[in-house]
Amino acid sequence: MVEKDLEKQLSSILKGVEDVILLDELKILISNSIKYNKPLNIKLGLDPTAPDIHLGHTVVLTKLRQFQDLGHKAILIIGDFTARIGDPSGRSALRPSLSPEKIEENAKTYMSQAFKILDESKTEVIKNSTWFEPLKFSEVLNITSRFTIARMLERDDFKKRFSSNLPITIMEFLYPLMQAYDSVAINADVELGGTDQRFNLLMGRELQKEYGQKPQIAITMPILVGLDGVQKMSKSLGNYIGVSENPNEIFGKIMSIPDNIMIDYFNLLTRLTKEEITKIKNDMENGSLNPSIAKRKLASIIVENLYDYNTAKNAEDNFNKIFKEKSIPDDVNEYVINKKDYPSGKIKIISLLNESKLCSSNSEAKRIIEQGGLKIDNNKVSDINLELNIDELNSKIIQKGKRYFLKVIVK
RNA sequence: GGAGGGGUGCCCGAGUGGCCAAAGGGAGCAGACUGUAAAUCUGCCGGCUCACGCCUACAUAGGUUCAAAUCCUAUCCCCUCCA
Repeated sequence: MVEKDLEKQLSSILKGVEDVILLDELKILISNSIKYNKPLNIKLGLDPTAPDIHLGHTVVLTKLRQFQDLGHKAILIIGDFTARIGDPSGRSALRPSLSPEKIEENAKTYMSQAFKILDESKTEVIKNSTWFEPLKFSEVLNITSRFTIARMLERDDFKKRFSSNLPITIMEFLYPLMQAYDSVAINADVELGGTDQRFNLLMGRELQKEYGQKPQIAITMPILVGLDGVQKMSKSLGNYIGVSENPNEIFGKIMSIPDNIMIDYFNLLTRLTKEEITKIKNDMENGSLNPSIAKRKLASIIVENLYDYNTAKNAEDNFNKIFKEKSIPDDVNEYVINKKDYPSGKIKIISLLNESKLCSSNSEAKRIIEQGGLKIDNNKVSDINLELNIDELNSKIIQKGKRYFLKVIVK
């Protein structure tokens, strides 16, 4: 069933978006869809060029999920064929080509991670090799004859590369057309993408017109800022949260984002309504809502989206244990000591830290102790030369700083 | 094919013969504070050592020198300009 209330639909759809081309067309499309109770085809293309996705990728997935919740039809296109070319968007150089095997492998993990966000039962998944593999060269020529080099060079990244004499392969030129052809193949009503996809999405509109279809609405989503609060979230910058990371990690990482990007995260990563988010924002500004409470809520929602309610609850408890109550979490990593390796029956605290990998060197271990960052069963250790009796060590909790715990097991 | 510029610690980046384990920034770690692993402030931040100190390190391999990240030679890699 398609959601009947136009305003409600629009409010949900427009939340957090960067741009809609064209908004008026979208309104008409939705009204008609409500009128005839006919769901819209919402397209999202993913190229499985890497094995994992992070929260940045989930922005568009979350938007797609919103469409699903409104009763529309999500069509996920696996760009297994296009991945062989590699999207040149935003690139300053040629991408390395991927082997079909690698693409296949990536596609698997990609999908399982994407379905943490999407409703799998309501998602249609199609590989674009389905139509590209059998496509005749004559048809390719037909498509390419409709677009000019000048048109392609309007794209900023191509223009830059061209004017600075960097190579652009003809194959790369073809990429936007292929993505556009995907839209034709499934007769997309709406296509989602990041702002960097703008050109490609617009090509979709043009090609659809050429094929006598109604041009799709292009909805672009902002690029998610990473954990540093400054640069975009990306794996290579190390400021990301992977979708399949451990829930406690995810919760903690969200808690570590700067306060000023919280609202962006609410907008882009949760399905709260605009009104709910505005309320959070206002309440924080007028002081009636403690930002740490809001951030906890954000962290919970994100973990819950990726896992489930109980997991989110546990992650929050774990966080509270460590930071609010300053006590020890439930699941602490264990380190096993074999008694027979220490004939003297004693072990130096420095060695223990180093050997258990809690510290990466003796020097670091010393530093930690000197700086007052080491506790054993909650008692601060200040003596660098401390020696411990192995016998007394069993099930003691070694704590480095606030966040790192280790339970010693003597065997 | 020709001309030139460059490769420095986890990352960016200064350093052009000794005062360099190498400025500065970022990341990371610890402490204080707090509303959180936010923000802010302080300290640490190659390894070994209680420590004097020693070892390893400035693309790689050699060489000059009492002494090199800094000079020379060769090699590899990157970049810019010209054809």
